[in-house]
Amino acid sequence: MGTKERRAREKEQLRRQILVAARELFVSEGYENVSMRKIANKIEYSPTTIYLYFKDKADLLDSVCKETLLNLLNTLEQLKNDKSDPVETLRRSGQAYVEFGLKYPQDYKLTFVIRPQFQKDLGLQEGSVGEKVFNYLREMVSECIQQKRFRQADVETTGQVLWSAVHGVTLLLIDFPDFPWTEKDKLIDTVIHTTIEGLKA
Amino acid sequence: MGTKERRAREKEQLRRQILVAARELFVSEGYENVSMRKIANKIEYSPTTIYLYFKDKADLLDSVCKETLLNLLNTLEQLKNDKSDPVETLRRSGQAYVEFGLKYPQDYKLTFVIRPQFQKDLGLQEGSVGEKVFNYLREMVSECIQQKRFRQADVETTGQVLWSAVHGVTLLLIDFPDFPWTEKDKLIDTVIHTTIEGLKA
DNA sequence: ATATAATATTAACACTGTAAAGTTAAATCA
DNA sequence: TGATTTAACTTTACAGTGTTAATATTATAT
Repeated sequence: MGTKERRAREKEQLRRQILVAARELFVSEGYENVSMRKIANKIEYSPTTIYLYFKDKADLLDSVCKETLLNLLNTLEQLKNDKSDPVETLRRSGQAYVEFGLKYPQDYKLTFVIRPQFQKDLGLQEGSVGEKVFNYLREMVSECIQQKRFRQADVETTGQVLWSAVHGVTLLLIDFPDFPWTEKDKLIDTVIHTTIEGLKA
Repeated sequence: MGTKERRAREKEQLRRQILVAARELFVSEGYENVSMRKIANKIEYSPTTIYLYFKDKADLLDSVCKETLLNLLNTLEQLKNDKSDPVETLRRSGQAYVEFGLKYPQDYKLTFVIRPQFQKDLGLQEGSVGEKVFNYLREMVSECIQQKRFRQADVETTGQVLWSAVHGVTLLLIDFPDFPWTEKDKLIDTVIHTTIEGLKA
């Protein structure tokens, strides 16, 4: 009696369809400019059908962002295997983080700027993907401090300093594309290099 | 015949009244949760009256943000007079910048994150208040480099690194209020201190 | 007092997110 | 098989949004 399984599969399929349509529209037109009716139109269902799969518009945004965070986590995890030089690994992780943000600028903003605006409590609590991303950072930083490559300071603060730096440069490059920035890669390098040097001193 | 002047004064007065009401609501309830009707209610005028003074809601926002930038510039300019130690002045400027962002989080986000998304080059073009703010940063940084307190690097890149750091920590603190941050002031201090140390090395 | 100009309001339009009720088709049970 | 329950989806409706056009009100100038 595989009918139940088939139904479940079909349900999951429509859920994905909604998610894909929502991401496409959010990214291309911006979250606030996308209505439930627009999404419904795209998948050729009635607007309220979406509410059978997602609690509300914010929940839809949440699910889209969760996917984005998973992608970011995967990108970072690949660098983790390199056990040689923790500082170098951290540097490369920082670069990967910024690169990711610039590769999917709309996704990045959706996840780290727009989403928190619409669901204040969600995003980094226990067990979430967001927390896993930050845990990755914790591990890297911890290694650097333990090996005395960084000045002795608490892991939390040190991690947060690094996050501030990469988050800042990522958003500035995304949001002010016409500003006379120093050549992009050089700026990213310098931001990360400067922060790391500051953490050694 | 001072009637014309009086009328102009009265008109300006209502304009200011709208602006003040809008800012209060934007700050306390968030931009997208404030309707024109709400603002109108607060000043006890009909909603459409606002349109006699501002083109649309975005324009209202624009004006609020411009004021905010002017305030930021004033706040910073006051620190400029202290000619003693350029690095210390820069440090205090950074603190003032972040503090300012946290004091008016909605305005900060609107000015530096939301607005550029819809009007790509807004805020930093020639002659704008935004440009003046960045020029302030240029001067501070230039002084530090000339006095050899920072490593010899070009002023632009150095300024952009500093901006990235303060921008990053400001937005993270605004957007993830529930994240287990290190004590706020300590984090801000450490971010700025670390970046400055990194610029010396 | 009347004409003119400035200012404010009312009514309306085309949207929005979403709750409740209604419909239809499929799955289960007799 | 035929009746009934269940799941999936749609229709309708509501209270709200930004904004425009037409209208009314008020203050000024002639």
